Amino acid sequence: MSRRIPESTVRRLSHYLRSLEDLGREGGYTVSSEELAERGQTTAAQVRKDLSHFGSFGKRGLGYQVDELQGRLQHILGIDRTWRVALVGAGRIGSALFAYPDFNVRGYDVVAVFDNDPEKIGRTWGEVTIRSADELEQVVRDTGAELAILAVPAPAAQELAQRVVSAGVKGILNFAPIRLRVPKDVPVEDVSLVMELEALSFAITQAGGADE
Amino acid sequence: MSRRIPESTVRRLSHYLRSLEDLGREGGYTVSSEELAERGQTTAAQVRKDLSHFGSFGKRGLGYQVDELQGRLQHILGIDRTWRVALVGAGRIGSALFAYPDFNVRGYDVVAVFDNDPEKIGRTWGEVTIRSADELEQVVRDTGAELAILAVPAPAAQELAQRVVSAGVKGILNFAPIRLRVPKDVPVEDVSLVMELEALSFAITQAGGADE
DNA sequence: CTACTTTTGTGAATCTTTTCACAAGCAACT
DNA sequence: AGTTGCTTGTGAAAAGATTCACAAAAGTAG
Repeated sequence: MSRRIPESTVRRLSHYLRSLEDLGREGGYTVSSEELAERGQTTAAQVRKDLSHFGSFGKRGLGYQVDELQGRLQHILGIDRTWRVALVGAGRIGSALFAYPDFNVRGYDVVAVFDNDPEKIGRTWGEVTIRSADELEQVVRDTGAELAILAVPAPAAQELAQRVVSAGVKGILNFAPIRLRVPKDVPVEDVSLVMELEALSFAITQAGGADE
Repeated sequence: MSRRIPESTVRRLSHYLRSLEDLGREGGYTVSSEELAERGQTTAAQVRKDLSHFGSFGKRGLGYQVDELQGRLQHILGIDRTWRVALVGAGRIGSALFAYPDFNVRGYDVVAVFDNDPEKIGRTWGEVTIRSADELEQVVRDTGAELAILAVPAPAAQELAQRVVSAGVKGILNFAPIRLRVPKDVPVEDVSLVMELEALSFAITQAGGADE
């Protein structure tokens, strides 16, 4: 039951949750830290340590009850509710995200979409109409969006980040390849494809001979 | 000049590289660890330690020469060359990736695209024709693809991962929300949007009151 | 009720990463 | 050439994360 939680622990919690969903579908009723570890590519001790940050959810000798632990993890991760999301940028990435199936399934509800292309403004995606970025503050406030997904080119990202934050957004998922400057109580998660690819090519290059 | 490089260091190297590109455009000739740190959201000591794993590239009293360090980092990350990429899955995510501008710019060359939808097979994207997943091994070998991007639904991902690896792919960028099982000399980078969103909602929930 | 099996929860030990702090190197100026 | 100002490169210290190892619970069987 500690204070500051490592980022790596949080990511593993997401993983455990995914494994628990699978186990539930397979009809499992209880699960041991050992099995959770195997599915999550980690160790049993790590699983127990991760969970112990938040309380003790298991029964000695038995393991964890699948559906109960699933509920606990959802609560811990803050996804036992719906999050209203503003999608900023209706380009390729924006539209791919909007259509991403896992997305709506898990309590993330896109309540607003913005773009600055006059061609796109006014079109509707599902229930949502694409609005001009000029109306951003207004619409974010009206819809009560709490999260923003920034899927815009790098030069526009910083300004838009500031604006969504000032309109009340509490966290940002950022696809632009820059480090956003926002108040430090506003968490930002970066998704950088280029960075992932570079990590890959580094790993491959390292593996095959020091300097080829 | 050490042995095993932390994953976090590699990600920061990507960041430094991005900052150096910006600096180059701004006409900077040299840069200090201090400035690189500021742009990369880290500390000067961290920058120097990161670089010191690979050699010593700076001049005391002066800093680093922008274009030289840029070249060194590109070499270290293994991106001073072109990587041939097979894109597996021509759905929403696949097509968004294919069109991603930063992507071709930086030495990643999509040499093959696969899908199993008969509607899509035979169409061409730019120079590349979408091929059936049945032809995967053949085409991967012929094109000499070294990296694969898996942008397919979870149930198909494991099998396709095995197949691209057996066809000679050396690393995988995986968008499917499962942990792929591949030989341990084949690096896999996972991009999980759901996990990123969960990390966000966790951070927000934590910040605002322990248990609301 | 006791012995036995299983598996958790957790302090202590180990390993990893980051931060500190400073000698050593380089350029500029006198 | 000597002095000054700046910034790197790096051991050593501190902080952080993971692994170990085992006592404490819980169920089961005799």
